[in-house]
Amino acid sequence: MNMTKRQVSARDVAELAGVSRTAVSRAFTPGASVAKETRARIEAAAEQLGYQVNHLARGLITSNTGLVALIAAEMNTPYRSALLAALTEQLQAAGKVGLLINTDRSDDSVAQALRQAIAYRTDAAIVLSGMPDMSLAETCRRNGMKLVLINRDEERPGSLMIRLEDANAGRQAFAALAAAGCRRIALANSCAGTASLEDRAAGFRQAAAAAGVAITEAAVGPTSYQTGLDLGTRLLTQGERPDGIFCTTDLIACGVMDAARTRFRLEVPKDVSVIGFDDIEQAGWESYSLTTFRQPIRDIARAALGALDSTPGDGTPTSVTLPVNMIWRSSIRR
Amino acid sequence: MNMTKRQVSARDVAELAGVSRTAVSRAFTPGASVAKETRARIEAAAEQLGYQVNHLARGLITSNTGLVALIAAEMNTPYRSALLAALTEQLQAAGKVGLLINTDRSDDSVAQALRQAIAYRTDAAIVLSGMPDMSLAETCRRNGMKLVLINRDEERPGSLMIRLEDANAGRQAFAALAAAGCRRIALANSCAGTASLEDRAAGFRQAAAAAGVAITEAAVGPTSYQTGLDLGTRLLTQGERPDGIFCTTDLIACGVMDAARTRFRLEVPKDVSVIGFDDIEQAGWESYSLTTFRQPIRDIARAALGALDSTPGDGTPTSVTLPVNMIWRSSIRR
DNA sequence: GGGTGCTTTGCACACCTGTGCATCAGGTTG
DNA sequence: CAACCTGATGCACAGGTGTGCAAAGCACCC
Repeated sequence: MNMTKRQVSARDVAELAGVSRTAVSRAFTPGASVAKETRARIEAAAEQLGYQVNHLARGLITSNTGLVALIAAEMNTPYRSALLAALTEQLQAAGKVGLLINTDRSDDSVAQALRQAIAYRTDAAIVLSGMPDMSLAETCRRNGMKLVLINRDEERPGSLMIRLEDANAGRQAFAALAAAGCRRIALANSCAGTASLEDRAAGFRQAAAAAGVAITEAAVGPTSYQTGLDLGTRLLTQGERPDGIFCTTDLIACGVMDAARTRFRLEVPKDVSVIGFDDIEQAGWESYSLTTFRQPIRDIARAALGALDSTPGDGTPTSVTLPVNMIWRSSIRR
Repeated sequence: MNMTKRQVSARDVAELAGVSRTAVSRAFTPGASVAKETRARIEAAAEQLGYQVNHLARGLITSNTGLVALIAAEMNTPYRSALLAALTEQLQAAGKVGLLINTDRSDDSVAQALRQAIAYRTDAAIVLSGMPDMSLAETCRRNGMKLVLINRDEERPGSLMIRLEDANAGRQAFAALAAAGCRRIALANSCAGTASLEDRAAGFRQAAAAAGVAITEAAVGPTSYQTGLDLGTRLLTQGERPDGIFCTTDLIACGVMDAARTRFRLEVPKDVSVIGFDDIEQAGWESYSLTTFRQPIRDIARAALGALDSTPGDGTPTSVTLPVNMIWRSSIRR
């Protein structure tokens, strides 16, 4: 049962190459002083034995594990999975690797996830969903773990927060619908209450108020396609049927469009114009061809990565706000 | 610069609780012998300091890190991201955590990914994309790392391979199209050449041959929506326009349907019936309502997890084949 | 030849934990 | 009272690595 599955270690390589273990360690440490010929012999021995430096032991010494926790819920959602793909790609390009922690199970599990991250002495944690307690954020800081929050609402001292110009996009969305000649304008939102969703809605409302236009609002359920179906059904059943709808998410927009077409025999954009947010891949599919706002996913990932190398407290920003670009397709008259 | 970011360790907890470090270790090891009152004092101290057992150091001793590498390319694809979500959820339920390795960059990067996994002394590696060299698989085995291959083509000694009844599904697809009264039946595939795709196509061809029916085939590009658009355009431009198409993937099916509707003004299923494979979320969206085969994602994850706890060589199966269920929607006449 | 500087190498320690072994207190049985 | 057992506790070692320090080798220059 207790089968001795000894891993191949630096000592084995040292014996085979006829050098000390220290030399092996130096051969795999960039910038260390090793004779060229010695390094060659060591590398040959390592290759022959299939040796890989044990990052766990290395992390024990340097307190720099190269691990970064990625904390996310609903990670099979198009937007989340695209962000995860960008993050892992850039992490690996920087020589690090992501520890993927799924927080779908319970609400408390963000705390659980951060504890896991601390247990593995992660260099940093990138939070895509949920919100850590203030005390837990402090615990992270005390353990030398950096914290990056993407689209969260509150700041945490000593952590980087990445946000988008959500309110601005909301204003642009209203302007676009108004310019398209829409008379009865509606806002479709989920009940998730995330900061980014609320800001988009707030910007939209603000622009409408500034233009002196009354809008219809509806909000139900989580942020999903099904919610979009429900919202579309509810909004389009009303007496004064909307002819322009801003959806705070592309998933919702797809649901709204399908409800309009399947259940009310309406055409987009002839009968109703729709605008979304995220620019998920399906927004570009020909069935939807959705006008939307593109999240700068690569820039988000880059900003998150940038926070990892900076030493905290030396004037690094505590918050970054990135712009979003409107992508014109054919779900709105122009 | 070299700020002394000492982590809080078991020694600190021991000092605060007034016990030896060994006692702290025992308090966090299930089944160890600790007095009830001592354990309470230790847990209080740990709570106060925000202490978490260092899994890296623990893994160094027990050679059981609790890390499992998840190796995937194109992880923002609906099917892949759903599988990743299921895998991480079940991993965490089993007290482990996934190390997500993205292999989009280059073809060689599966090898690179496995090296990373070895570097972190992963308990196992689950490969969703690409194929490891035979020699590298051997290296994994030598380092005591289990290997699980999902939908790969070749077996590797000492590793578990999880497959689906792809050929069977292909046969069912042909039968369904024939039963729907389709006369000109086509097969739309990508050029990826993955084993599972080829098996689906082979089963389809075999059933057609058995029925004495000639079919049209087309295959281009990678496995994507865009490829589906191209395939649909190509197939439907032909003189003998198909009225029934089996697509080896839902993404391709969505593209084919959009090509049929947008570019040829055809209706599905009146003018052309379409069958897909995977049952991605979009297949259930009302714009598509795609009849397809559901991958048993949770069962796949469960099978993969089951291989992690078994000691290798004690009669555990080297290959598992799971059934797929046809999901009837309205993209095919019935 | 002596002094100086540079490169290479090895020893020993540190990082944080699990665990075998020995010790010890305390209770039970004869 | 002696013998014995049980449960709790601590010592010391092991696991694989990075790195400061000292030593050694070597070239160079005056």
